[in-house]
Amino acid sequence: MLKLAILGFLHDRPLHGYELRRHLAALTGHVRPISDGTLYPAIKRLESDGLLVRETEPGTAAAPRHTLHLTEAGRAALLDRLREPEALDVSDENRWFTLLAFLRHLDNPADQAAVLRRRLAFLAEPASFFYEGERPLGAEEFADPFRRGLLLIARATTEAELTWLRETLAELDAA
Amino acid sequence: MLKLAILGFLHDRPLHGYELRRHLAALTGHVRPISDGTLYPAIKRLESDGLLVRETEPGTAAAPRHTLHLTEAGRAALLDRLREPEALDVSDENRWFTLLAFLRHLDNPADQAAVLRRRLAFLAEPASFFYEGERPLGAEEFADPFRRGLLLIARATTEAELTWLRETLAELDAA
DNA sequence: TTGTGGTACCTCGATATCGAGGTATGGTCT
DNA sequence: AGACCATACCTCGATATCGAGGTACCACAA
Repeated sequence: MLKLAILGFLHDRPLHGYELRRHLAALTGHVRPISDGTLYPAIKRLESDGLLVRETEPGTAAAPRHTLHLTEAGRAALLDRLREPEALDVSDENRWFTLLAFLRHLDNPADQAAVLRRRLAFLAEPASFFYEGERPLGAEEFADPFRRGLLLIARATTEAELTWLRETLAELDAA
Repeated sequence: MLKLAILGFLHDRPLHGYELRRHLAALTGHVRPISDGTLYPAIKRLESDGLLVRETEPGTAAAPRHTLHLTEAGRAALLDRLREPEALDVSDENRWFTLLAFLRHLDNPADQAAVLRRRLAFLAEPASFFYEGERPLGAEEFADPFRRGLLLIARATTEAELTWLRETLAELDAA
């Protein structure tokens, strides 16, 4: 989710649009750069919602350079979204991974752990992934090698995330 | 991509909208069911593009039941999309995984292998994933445990896919 | 000097999707 | 008989995003 990412980056420090664009691209390993037609309208919406303000840099004679600052409302909105449960059990991976990228902004480790626990509950829920009724689907069951591949990749991803979640929760709880 | 999935399912056999909806939900392990407001307009667009035709079932006295059939143009469009390179190096994972789910419809193993090879080239390309300039990012480099987790999960997914791609390509080439 | 490429910002139209609402029918359980 | 649920289809308004286009300015190279 773009707005969440924008708020997340501006929480660290003020940026202007172009820098924001580069940060956003780096978030996906430069695989999914965000388009201008997406970024600038999003900034405007956040601005008109009062979540950020822009300061035009006076010194620069060139094209106007707007430095974007998070407002207090913006900071609060970010923390709300990070804690908000709706985005978690949601299967929209992009939304969840974006949230994870900025989870550090929740300064309370217990809040962070609560978020991870909800995600863990969602992923570990047996009914959620590739079940045919009560029965889990085995990769063998797909005659089609491509469907089998899809299942194998999905499983590997889920396993990797579960492992990481359990380790990280153990560390958070120990701290 | 929804349209690709609709064409893919109808390639197997005619279905009506409701069945299609269940098939589409099953494709994501019932994690991301498609909404009616997405499905029915998509069907209409495909119909007006001449890619499918609907036959109203005469026997059913109840609500009109439309059986959707792929036309020849629809079949051709599906095969085109499956071969189309633009969707491959694209980093939109959903698009790629949807394509994979229906790759079996390309009846020529050499065509299938060509698609997998393009994907392999994209994934293996060193500049594509989580590089900071020339230097690959190590998980250790992230002080933030959540960003580290993100990288670990992304890597695990990529590794799983690469392994599967190489194995499957070997099998396809052997056949 | 002319071009190329990077910085920086913006708009427009098109498409995709969602969510919530609505309209039916038919079966099952109580 | 009434409640409830599954089947089956549809519309509407809102939002998100894309891609292509445009406007500047500046620096460096050919």
